[in-house]
Amino acid sequence: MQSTDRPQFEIDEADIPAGCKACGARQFGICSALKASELTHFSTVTRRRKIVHGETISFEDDEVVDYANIVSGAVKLTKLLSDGRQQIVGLQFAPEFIGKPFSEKVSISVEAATDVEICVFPKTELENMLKQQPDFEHRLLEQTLIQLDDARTWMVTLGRKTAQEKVASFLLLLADHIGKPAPDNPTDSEFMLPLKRADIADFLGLTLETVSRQMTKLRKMGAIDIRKNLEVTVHDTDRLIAISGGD
Amino acid sequence: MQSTDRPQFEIDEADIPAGCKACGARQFGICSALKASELTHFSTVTRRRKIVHGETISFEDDEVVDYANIVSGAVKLTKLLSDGRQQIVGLQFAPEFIGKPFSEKVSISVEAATDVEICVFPKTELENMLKQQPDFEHRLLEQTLIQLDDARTWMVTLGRKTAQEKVASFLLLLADHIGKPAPDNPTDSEFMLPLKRADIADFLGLTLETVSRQMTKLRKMGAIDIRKNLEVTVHDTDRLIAISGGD
DNA sequence: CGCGAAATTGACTATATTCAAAGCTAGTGG
DNA sequence: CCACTAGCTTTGAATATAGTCAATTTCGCG
Repeated sequence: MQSTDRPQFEIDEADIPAGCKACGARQFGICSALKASELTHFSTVTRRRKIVHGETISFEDDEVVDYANIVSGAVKLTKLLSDGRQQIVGLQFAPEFIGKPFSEKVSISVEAATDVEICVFPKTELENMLKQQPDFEHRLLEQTLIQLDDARTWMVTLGRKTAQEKVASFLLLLADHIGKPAPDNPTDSEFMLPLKRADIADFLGLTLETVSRQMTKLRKMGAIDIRKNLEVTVHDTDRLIAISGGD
Repeated sequence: MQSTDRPQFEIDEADIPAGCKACGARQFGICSALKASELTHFSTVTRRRKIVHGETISFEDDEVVDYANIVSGAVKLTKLLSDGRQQIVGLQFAPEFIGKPFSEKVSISVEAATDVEICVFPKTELENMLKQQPDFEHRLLEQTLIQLDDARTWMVTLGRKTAQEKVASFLLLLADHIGKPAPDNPTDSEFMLPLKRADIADFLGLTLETVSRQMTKLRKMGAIDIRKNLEVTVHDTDRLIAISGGD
């Protein structure tokens, strides 16, 4: 975006650990609360991990041993009913934080929806950092409040919207997080679906057949286009918002 | 519960502000993070407010001016769709915290489900306290994490459970929060419904007729008893858990 | 007792699910 | 390069679950 190579934060930039330089969490995630020196310390206890699409990062009721920031990709948070019914309770993208601090057990499975890169740090390290750095805890509280808001917004979708509205809401959510302007028509938004139909169904509280039917309907209405089952173009965002029932 | 009058916290108890003495928030809410002296200061800027059943405490998209702890009663958090469809996204009981720190606008309406008493404090006071007292912020983070967990648990109910399971889950939630052992049969749990059928429907993502039918069914199955439309007795909690689809 | 609000019950309908079959798509090996 | 396969997706027909509309009953309260 800038024509010069001048760094944006001239004072700090040189001291930023190499691994953190390109990491979104440093600018927008919880690490933004850390000073260069703290970040340097922190970076000695973190490690990068690549996770392929479909792999589970942590299981429901596993013991909590680690936390992580998402560096790239998307993860899905799922909850299970005892008879196997499943609900995806959240999608998270870079540079969001994964993990539930201060609890012994997690009640959620975290699975890589796309190929994912995460920056992992041990439970004790994070908890120390939280104790020593009120700013850090503050940043985490802010992120948690956003997640709470997202969860409650999605509850309206789950409880009160029709299948058509749910699918439209889902596509808008993705356009918002990972959509890019289409090269040929910049008012269109393009993205790759990070979830297959069955997962979309688990996110929307529908069956995969219903999701498929509604996608087809939206396509025939001209609101969207889908190629190769997962390349989506949103032609008319306002129209899709109207279809989604708003919020 | 205790036969002697000896206070539980001998050192502090004498210094606790009178209004805080019987308040659940002091023991279990965010105020538990405050020392006696801090509590004394804090209590000078708080005020008690009684709100009758049905009254709205703050409207969706109102500006945030206050926060509060619930001293007694239950409040419902609701979200609206533009065409009027409504979803209750949370029920809160004493001594929980109400309000969304650090944001200019709230995206939720807060309404008294029963007659409610709250302890109100100005936005700036709370935010100062949070800055000065990391423990206080920590306690708020913990409560927020619990609310996030509750919200996600409820998402499973909304997205994946049948009407019957939803109603059973709702009754179990209430038994858990406000249920008391029945005088005649202590294995039974009794409580008053804080919501009318239309509200229960908005909480469960159903219509009021469906809620009514499922209540009748549960009554005929012998799992519960309802008198005067709002006095509920749960006869067999395990049975109700089985019906609820577990979690 | 009588009124208004809320809850129940009934009959019918709509929406999404279920079960089943056929069509794509991407990847593999001949 | 094409055929073959495995996994997903789409489509169709029949069904079930919850929603809608309407009538009746119960409850709370003056």
